[in-house]
Amino acid sequence: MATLGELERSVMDVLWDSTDALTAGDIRDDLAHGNAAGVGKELAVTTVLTVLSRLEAKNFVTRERDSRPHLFSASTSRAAHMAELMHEVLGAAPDREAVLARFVGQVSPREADALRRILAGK
Amino acid sequence: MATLGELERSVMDVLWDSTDALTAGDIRDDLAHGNAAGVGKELAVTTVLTVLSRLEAKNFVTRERDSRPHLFSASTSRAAHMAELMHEVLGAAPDREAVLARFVGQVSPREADALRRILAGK
DNA sequence: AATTCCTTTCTACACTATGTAGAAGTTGAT
DNA sequence: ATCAACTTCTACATAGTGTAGAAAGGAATT
Repeated sequence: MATLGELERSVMDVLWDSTDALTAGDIRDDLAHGNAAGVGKELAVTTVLTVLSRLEAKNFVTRERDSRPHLFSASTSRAAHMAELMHEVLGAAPDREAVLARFVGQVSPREADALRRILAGK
Repeated sequence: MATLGELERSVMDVLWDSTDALTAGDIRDDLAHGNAAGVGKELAVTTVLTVLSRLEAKNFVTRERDSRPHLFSASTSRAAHMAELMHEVLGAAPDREAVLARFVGQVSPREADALRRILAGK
């Protein structure tokens, strides 16, 4: 999968944190004033649109062209994306089980429990 | 953690696949003829040395300066590195458990068993 | 129909990381 | 002191990303 730059990532965060589709302007404002990671970025709308186009090309974002200010939304949930990234890392290892062992070894007890629960219902 | 380019990654693979420390020349040869991922790369030794320096700066590689052709080895095991990468991804998510759920959901039955085993002995 | 305003697309440039390697410098051996 | 091997320095090309103005498109309004 393609990797994301910092601004691209911030934009995705805004989209992931929003239930509904957003315009470039909405995103611009969120990046400027929103509580999220993009704290304090004063960007031109064209900048946001450029980034959105790139994200669209990378299939991270879906664009509704029929709405007049185009509406953008994440094509995948954050959780799905993150999980895929993790699988990508894992897939690059010849010794997958060793990696899993290390990975689980460093997980907090709370999360170890979560994992057990998840694995039980499967 | 810093991210690795393709050649950097190939060099790390050579080091990870080797039990003992290697010289730049060794690595160069492995990349050229070795079975690993670097298939068929005909590189100048200086190129390999540059990459090794960069990897050293990123703390991926340890250099023994007292040996005359310097000896290089991976500072971390591949499994540890991969596990750390996975934790890094996970750490960037606000909804960690959701990510874990997705992740485990896409794991093969064989690996699910491995996970259960690992979690049991913990 | 022409104008205007909003929106999108095109074009452009700077900066960084990475791949790549020759030139220059260093050092141990003869 | 010289030579050969090795390392470090310097340099350039390419690609990805951040950034945004200029140009173009389209819809409402006069």
